[in-house]
Amino acid sequence: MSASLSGSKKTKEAPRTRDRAATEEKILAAVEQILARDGFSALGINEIARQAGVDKVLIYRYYGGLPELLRAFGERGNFWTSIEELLPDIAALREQPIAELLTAFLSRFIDALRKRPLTIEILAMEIDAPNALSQVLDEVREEWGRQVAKVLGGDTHPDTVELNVSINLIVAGALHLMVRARRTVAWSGIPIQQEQGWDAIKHGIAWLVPRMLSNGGMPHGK
Amino acid sequence: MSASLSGSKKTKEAPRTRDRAATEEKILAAVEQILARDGFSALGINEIARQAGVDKVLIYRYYGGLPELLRAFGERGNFWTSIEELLPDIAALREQPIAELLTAFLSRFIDALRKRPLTIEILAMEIDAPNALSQVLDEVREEWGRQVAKVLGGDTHPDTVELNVSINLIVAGALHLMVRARRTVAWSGIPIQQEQGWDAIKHGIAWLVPRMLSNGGMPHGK
DNA sequence: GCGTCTTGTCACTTGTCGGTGACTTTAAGC
DNA sequence: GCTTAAAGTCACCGACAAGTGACAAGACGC
Repeated sequence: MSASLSGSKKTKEAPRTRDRAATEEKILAAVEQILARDGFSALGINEIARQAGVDKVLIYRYYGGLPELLRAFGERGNFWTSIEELLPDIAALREQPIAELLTAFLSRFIDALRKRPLTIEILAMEIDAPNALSQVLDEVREEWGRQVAKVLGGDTHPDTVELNVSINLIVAGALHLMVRARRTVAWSGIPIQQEQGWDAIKHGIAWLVPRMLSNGGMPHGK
Repeated sequence: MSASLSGSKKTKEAPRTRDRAATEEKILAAVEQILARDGFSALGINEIARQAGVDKVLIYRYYGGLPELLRAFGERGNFWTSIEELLPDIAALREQPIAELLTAFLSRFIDALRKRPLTIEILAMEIDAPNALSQVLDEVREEWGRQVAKVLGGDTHPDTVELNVSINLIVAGALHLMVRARRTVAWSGIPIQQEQGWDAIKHGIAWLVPRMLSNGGMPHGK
């Protein structure tokens, strides 16, 4: 079926059989599918070639090897959530107490991440085997963290250092539960694979944040 | 080839002492060494036999396979921290505000876990590949969680549900940072491989806990 | 038409893994 | 002594992994 080109001198149509760009796309798509379906441990050259329906030698030719392929995959990006995506209504929220803003932010952050199983997978892989892909995510997240600090800390809160650590601890905890939820049904009684469990977590955060931001019960001046 | 000649079967000069108990111990020790040195991904039958200086067929004979070996290893126990170990002075602490008790508990919990790299390794392995070993740890931890709730929640706090979720979130966050610290130097600017970073985290917790336990700034009731 | 580079196919080497059959050597019971 | 069963050794298997060399065939410039 060698696509006998009947009068196709200028060949505008996409070449079917021989098309490097399409092959590269198939390879990248295979990476995504394998990661989503079986996780990082299943991500090898052979498996990628198999999934993409492509000879593995092409992976070496086009990318050099797995690390470079992962980097290329990582640069397709969109693995994290932008601040704007999380807080489109930031102007309105600024009218409210800061606790409202932070609560909304954390709650939406959880929802957004949980809709990105691929990101959670990368996060999990980073725990055991940091690689080119997780490094890309790492850089994005660091920059994100800086922006978050700026947006939320804009109104110079008195205890910025401790508050910052506390927020980071909560974020880390949420990420931990998301990562664990891939394989484990519950955490200390919280059903982290079910919507109900995450509602409880978000509810807990909504309870915690205002207390965290208040100076309740503390002697003044720290 | 195949020199079936019985000429000189001398090759091995050391007629290994024959001692099953000692061999089993060597195998279990090898598991521990590999886990501590290279992590779970390096833990295979061949590698264990190599590290133990023992033929792998003995692993199959004595344990049946890797899962059973892991279970046997897990039952050597001591992977978690008892409440008593964390709070030997609980009686004295009970005289203090509850915030003191909880702060001390979390802080010591972090210190205790960080001194158990093997436990952190098991925790990490559980994220990607729950197995017989992580299951043992899981059971211990669930029971531990129940005891903690009893000790800390003994004085019926008004907001037990949300408080419980919040504490769990903090614990999960701390565990996440410990697990990440095996391979990553920092988290959002916190140097989690250095004592200084963990001091900051504990300091943050000491700041957060009293606020969490107060009703600061909140309308009463809800 | 011709040659040439690129895309794609195939077969192969090398290494490691989990797992097993069959052997030899030791120690203990008689 | 002899028998026997356990402890330990050796060699092998099949599966699968990463990586490579050789080659067929489409696409393109001329």
